[in-house]
Amino acid sequence: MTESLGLTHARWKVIGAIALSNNGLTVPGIARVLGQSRQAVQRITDVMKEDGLLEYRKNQKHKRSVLVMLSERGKEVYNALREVQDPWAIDTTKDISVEELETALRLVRRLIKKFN
Amino acid sequence: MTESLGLTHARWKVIGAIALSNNGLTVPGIARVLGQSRQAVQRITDVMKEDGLLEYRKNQKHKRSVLVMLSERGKEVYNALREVQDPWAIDTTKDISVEELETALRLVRRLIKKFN
DNA sequence: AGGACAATGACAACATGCTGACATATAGTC
DNA sequence: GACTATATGTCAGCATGTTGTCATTGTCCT
Repeated sequence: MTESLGLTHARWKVIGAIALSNNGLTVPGIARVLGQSRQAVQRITDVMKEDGLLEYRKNQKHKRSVLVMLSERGKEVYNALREVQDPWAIDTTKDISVEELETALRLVRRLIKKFN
Repeated sequence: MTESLGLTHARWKVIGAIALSNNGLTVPGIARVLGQSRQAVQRITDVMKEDGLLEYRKNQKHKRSVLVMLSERGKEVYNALREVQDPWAIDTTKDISVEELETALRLVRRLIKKFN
């Protein structure tokens, strides 16, 4: 799915995290949302900025730690992938009961919580 | 858990796959079990053989594709990690109902099957 | 037997992720 | 305000994984 838009799964994760925030996220902020190291995120955001998917904006709260935002193109890509992914997700789960899905989701969340 | 035994998660996966087989597996066989590329597995088994965790045995079925087996030390490591991991798994899930665990497992298997 | 197709080994380029280390910036405490 | 602890940017080394390519080996069909 990501391939058709010139994305990789790692870049999609970053775009998704930013899209769900309102006013942009710092690099370590994205890392916390994704549960990974800030260094890995930094590497990817730098490249994505070069590729025109992201923009950096001055952060009032921190002299060096910028806010990462979606560029116009980034937003387009986000919406384009949603239009592929959402129908896929619906189709994939259409013959599975909602209770089953919710039970599994509850379980996973519970385990994640325990591991924190 | 793997760290205390000088393992990484990738090596643990390989050891686990071989341990569950009876007479060893070829490198592409391990890759099929793990659902990843044979090249990645080959790289790891070569290093693990150097480290004395694995042994290569002649394969009657194929002139070049050897059978990968656990060495004595590999078996020891496997058992040692099991002794850490099994209690951990039991403890982690002890306050979760069996039905919930089984529902989630069924769902995951069903999705995996669908994606094949 | 012969020829086509699939499986395997080997090598390379690349993307992703982790940890460690060090310098700088922020925040909290006295 | 000064001191300490935490957060952040940056660089480096390493482990893992993918895809592509090409030569070699096995399989299967005729």
